[in-house]
Amino acid sequence: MLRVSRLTYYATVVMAFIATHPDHVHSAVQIAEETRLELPTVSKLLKTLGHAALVESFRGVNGGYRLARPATEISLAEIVEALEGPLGMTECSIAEGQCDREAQCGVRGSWQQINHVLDDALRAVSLADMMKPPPAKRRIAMQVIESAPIPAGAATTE
Amino acid sequence: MLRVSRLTYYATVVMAFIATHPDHVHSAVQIAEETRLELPTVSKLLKTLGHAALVESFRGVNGGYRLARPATEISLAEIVEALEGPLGMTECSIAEGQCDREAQCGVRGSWQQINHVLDDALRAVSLADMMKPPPAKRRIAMQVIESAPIPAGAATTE
DNA sequence: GCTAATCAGTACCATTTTGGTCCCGATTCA
DNA sequence: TGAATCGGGACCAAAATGGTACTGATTAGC
Repeated sequence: MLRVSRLTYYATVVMAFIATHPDHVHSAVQIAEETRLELPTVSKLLKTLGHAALVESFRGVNGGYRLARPATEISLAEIVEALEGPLGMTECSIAEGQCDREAQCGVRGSWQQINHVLDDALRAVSLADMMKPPPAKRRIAMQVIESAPIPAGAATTE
Repeated sequence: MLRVSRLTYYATVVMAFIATHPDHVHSAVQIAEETRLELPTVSKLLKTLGHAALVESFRGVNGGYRLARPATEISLAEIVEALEGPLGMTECSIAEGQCDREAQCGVRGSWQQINHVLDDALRAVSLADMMKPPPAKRRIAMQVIESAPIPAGAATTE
């Protein structure tokens, strides 16, 4: 677990598709067909993405959706936030006082640190990045990230 | 959203408490009282942590729990994995083929990249780190992590 | 050996979240 | 006017989550 919801993942797929033809207005039906997702689901997603001002919508015949901004200026973080609300790994920022050792134990602080790293990572990826095929170029980016200061025995997952 | 479950958060609190007296064996009752969590919940958590070999358990009178390893050698990633299973932001590594554009769109790759960053961050924090109060020292650690190569226009939050 | 303290395993339940569907009203173009 | 679209909800089933209870096994001490 510790994963993003399925709808959030779908949203990235939908956004990536829309971004392939930035000038075109795509209907929900078309997007559903092209992404192989269910129409009602796609429709719901697009409404949500519209609220977050990530896509523009046009009603009526020949209506549909279009990116509200260039793909380079839309981050993965924005898409996630549109679907899941503000980022935050724990609720402990809200529910203080349930453990009166808050002052001494650094649990909360550590979680906030994790929050921060994740937030940065999500903001660093743009929709344009998500459209690129995942060949050599991405490899490099990943390796740089992997060389980040991992103190202890950091078993490289994957 | 996009958060760790409440139980996982509790687990970090419990582990941090146990770590305050590494040589002592704490009963579940005692841990529940000290952390202000419900006994059945704590009990369940401890079993899970035991299965993951993060704590040692002792039965019978004067039984209880103790860290299985020094706090410096237990990472936050291990605690999270013990509670939530293997890390992974999306299911898309499993459900391939639902979008036949996988080859072209880099959505999957981007998510994997995020996975990796999060994984590294969780592995970089040890239980010992979580016990320290969150003052200046932590700041430094955070800066190191943040200076990781965030490629594009990574708006530094906060 | 008996008894009490403690953990182990498992089953269970209530609530919330999630994913998904449907319907109807509003808008726009032809 | 009518067809194509989006907008806004309501709604539902299934799954995850958090929490509880019960019963059995183990151990220390009397």
